[in-house]
Amino acid sequence: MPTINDVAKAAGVSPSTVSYVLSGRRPISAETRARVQAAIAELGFHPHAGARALASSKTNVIALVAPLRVDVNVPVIMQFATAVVTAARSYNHDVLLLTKDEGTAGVERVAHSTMVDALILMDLERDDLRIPALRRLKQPSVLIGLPADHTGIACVDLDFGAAARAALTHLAGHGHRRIGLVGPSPAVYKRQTTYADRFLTGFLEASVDLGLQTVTHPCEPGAEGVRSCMADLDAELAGLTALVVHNEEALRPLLDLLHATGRRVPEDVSIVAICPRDVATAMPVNLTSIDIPAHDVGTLAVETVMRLLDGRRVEYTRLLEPSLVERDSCSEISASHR
Amino acid sequence: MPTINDVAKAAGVSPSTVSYVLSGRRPISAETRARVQAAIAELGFHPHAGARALASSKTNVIALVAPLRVDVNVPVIMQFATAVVTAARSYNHDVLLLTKDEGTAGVERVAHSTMVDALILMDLERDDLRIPALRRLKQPSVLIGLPADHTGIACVDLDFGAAARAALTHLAGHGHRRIGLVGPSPAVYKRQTTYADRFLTGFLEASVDLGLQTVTHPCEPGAEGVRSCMADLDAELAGLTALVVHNEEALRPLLDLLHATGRRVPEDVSIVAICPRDVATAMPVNLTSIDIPAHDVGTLAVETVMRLLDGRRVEYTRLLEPSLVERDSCSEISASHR
DNA sequence: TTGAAAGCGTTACCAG
DNA sequence: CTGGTAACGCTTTCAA
Repeated sequence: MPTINDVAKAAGVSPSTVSYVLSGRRPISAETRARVQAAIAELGFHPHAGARALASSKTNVIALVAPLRVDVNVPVIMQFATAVVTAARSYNHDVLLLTKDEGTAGVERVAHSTMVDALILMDLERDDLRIPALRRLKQPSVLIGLPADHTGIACVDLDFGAAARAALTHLAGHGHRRIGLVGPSPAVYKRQTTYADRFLTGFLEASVDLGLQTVTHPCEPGAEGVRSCMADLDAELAGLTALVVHNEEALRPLLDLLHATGRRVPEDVSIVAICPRDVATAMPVNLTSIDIPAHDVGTLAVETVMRLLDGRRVEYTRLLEPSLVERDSCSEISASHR
Repeated sequence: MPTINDVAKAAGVSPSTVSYVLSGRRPISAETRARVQAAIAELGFHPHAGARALASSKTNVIALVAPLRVDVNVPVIMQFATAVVTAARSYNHDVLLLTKDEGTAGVERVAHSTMVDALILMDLERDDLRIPALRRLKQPSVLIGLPADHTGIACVDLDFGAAARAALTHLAGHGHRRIGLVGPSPAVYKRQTTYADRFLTGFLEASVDLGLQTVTHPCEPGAEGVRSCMADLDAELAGLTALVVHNEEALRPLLDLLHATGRRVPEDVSIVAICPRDVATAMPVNLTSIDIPAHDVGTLAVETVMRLLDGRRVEYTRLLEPSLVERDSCSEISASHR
């Protein structure tokens, strides 16, 4: 493999000139630049990433810490990852993929060994143990999520509180007064994953503000989980006319259950789902939904990283406005249900 | 950040000794080792990855090139990625995540700039343009898939041909003689994704060998795609009693369709699915299935990479035996259908 | 069993 | 506008 010195010799210039042609960090005469670029092309020169990192203290790599369990939410995670990688590439950066399983040790390892310039973490918990560790790193971090104390660390996410409110407002606008929340799985609540908490809080607050009767319940995965969740909701609040579903996995079995028990959507039960757009439209009933804008959030996370690396100012809490798209799963409440 | 020299001073040894303590590449007296390790711990020393890469020509990073479209197969891809990252970590390597979208340029970029020691690629096409490029790299590659000409490049995958044969053999053993294949989407065939071709070829060959009447059809995503696929299958071969489904997305809508049209599973139609285990068991009917062993394949790919990096011999084509798990979607054909 | 020192390939500072 | 040359932090050969 040719080195920068080989290129310099071939072009009849000094290595530093080659470096400056590459980086554009100082003016180079058109003629010299041309000679250098010709030499680079001819020799097939590619700068050595390690040498660069050593000399410049920049790796042009960012870490992405993802929850790689074969758990819930797989498509959403994939969308985040895709957005992050794509956006990173547009800034000439690459992405090192870590699993959340490695915990604090993982982020410290890659940061301390100077493998990355910055970190993006997803699936944060309320009191995430990694946060104090992140504060000690010399590299900046951006979180996808909003843990309790994130002082000094940039956070990006959908505004799940506002999303819950938007869902209830929409249903209330259609006359619904008795509404159930099919929540994420108990495991998600147990981990205190921040989006679940924020959604629930927003849901409860909006219930009060809008004068609604609501009931909430987590929902185990699988048909059986959905059945028991619905049984609980029905038992705790008779005459439910609408459901808010914050659980991607549950959507399909829920629709099956409603169908099997003769409750039509939207005639008997209206539904607002919180899920990616394509999930909402892949159901037997086209679901009115609030999108989880994984692409936007991922892209924004990368943009925030880049600002941080450039030493520019960033907003430390950036919550994206939810947007509800009306489809076919909500109807005006019928007179008989009032 | 402390350097190896700081550690050396603190421990009263030379930098090379510290290096050897770290790498274990030469014997060190217990006493010296202890002093060095104490110094490392006290100073919180972590070797600089770039410096290491520069001096040793090893990055301890492998590239994973994944199809990050928000396309089909999302869960399977996720399982591969998880397995690869986990296995790589167990060999003290990290994973750089690339998208297939970058194509040849992407693999060349990371390889030429010495960001990685090896590459793992998934979602290979029959005549994949990247293969000639891979051959020119100094880093070894391992493919998850089996393109037409992979001379000199290690490939790992499920034996999809054998999987097709196993599915048909199972059904034939239950007396079925008229069998349809619900294939992947036309897009997958168009890309000539290797697993689709291999499955189809195996299916056709086994049909002949077993004396079966079969008919095959790709299947567009969505309920409509499934409907039209089934219509075609039924039209081309009357009296189908069994289906082989090589299309994860189609499973759910297919079961819905069969239910809606009054064809019971397995009483009227038997089904063998090719999909991850958890997908098979998440359906309304527990499906008899042939697992896509993403975890095993991903792990094996990493093991192969490590052997290659160690200069050990590897098998250049490693196709994992399919294993069919019997569940509730296949029955002996009833007399009326014979 | 240990040390000394020559690289590894860039960058960026100091000169001119 | 360009060149020379210390770093950057580690590994590894050569010597002892």
